Amino acid sequence: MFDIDLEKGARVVVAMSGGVDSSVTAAVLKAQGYEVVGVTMQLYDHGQAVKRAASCCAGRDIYDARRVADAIGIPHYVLDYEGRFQADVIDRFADAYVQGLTPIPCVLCNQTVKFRDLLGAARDLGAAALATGHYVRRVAGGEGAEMHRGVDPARDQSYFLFATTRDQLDFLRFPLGGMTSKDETRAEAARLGLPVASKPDSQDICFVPDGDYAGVVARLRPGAARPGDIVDLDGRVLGRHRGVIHYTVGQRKGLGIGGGPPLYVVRLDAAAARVVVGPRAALGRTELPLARVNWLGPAQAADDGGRAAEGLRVAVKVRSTRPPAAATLRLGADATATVELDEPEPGVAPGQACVFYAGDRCLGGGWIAA
RNA sequence: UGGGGCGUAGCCAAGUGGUAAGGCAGCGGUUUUUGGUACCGCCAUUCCCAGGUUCGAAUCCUGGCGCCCCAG
Repeated sequence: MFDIDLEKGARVVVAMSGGVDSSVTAAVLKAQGYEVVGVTMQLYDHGQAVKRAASCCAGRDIYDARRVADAIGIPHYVLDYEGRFQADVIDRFADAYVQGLTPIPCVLCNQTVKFRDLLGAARDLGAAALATGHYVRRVAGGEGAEMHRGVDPARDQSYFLFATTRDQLDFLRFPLGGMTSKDETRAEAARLGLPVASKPDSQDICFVPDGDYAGVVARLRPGAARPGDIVDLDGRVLGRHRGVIHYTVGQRKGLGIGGGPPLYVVRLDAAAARVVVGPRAALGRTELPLARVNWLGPAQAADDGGRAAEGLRVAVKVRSTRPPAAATLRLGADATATVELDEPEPGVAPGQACVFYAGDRCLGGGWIAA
């Protein structure tokens, strides 16, 4: 348990968010005899993000990380990545919504600030690895490190890490990938005497703690929330909306249209400021065009089946909490791909990720382009 | 201003003498390290208005008012 396949005594940087998972990560590695250095990224100023932080705030999380570091006896540094986080995560998040897409800020953050900038800083610190509290497993394979799902399928976070490059994966370690439940992690935290053992799970988008993501977008992109028509599949106007940034494909609540069967957002047309709605049956999709695909599977497989007409038989997740669904993957040029699902999946939103699996192994994934 | 129909919550709608179904929307909660979905709970002391009949009316009668259709 917690084995990270590194020589004892090696220097390991742990990304500490102040939460339970990363705190346990740091503590167990320290206990195993690694030279652990705790690093916390300062990403945003909650004083601006929310007027009145009710339960959590960045300052509080940084303070918690510091307390844990002190408790387990490791050095702890806070790195100011506010500017990068703003540009690489928050701004892109806002732009995506304005375009009628549904972004995944957590993936953007992993791709940029966490696994590019923080990982680079870890290398600069002379570390042999960067460890995080993600629930995924790094498994040594013939072609280098492989990414596998966390043991607990309910906690598996591979969906959010599909864009991790082989190079990054090589340097990363995920000691909690073998945990069978969050309770087990909490028990471990308690056993280690960590002050955050019973801290509530974080949820929602970290820089939108009050849950009003549309408010953040509206603040960042004033005037972008153009009101428009809500239309059915035939173009009939059923009502008005306050702007496409308030909706995502598959969404039911918030349309305000009663009288008939429930309606769901089927498509967003940002250019025309239209929200297209239809019955639940209209949500099912089987053909998904992907862009910016990151392939983490066997190199040969990509060539053999991935680029051939018959394609590769894989399982895919279109959302992190959904069970993998059978599909055929065909890789194209310029990091594009097409996924053909055996059965229609509801609520497939452009801007979200489609992640590939072969059993427990994550083969990478791509961004849903349309 | 001849004939017919209708008026129940924001919307659709059941209920034709026995003390207001259901669906949609909305609100609240649970689930969820993205947006959602799903699930659970709440949501008309009152049935266009005013009289009347009745032990008892949304349901019957009378008179208004408002819509709709046909005929002009």
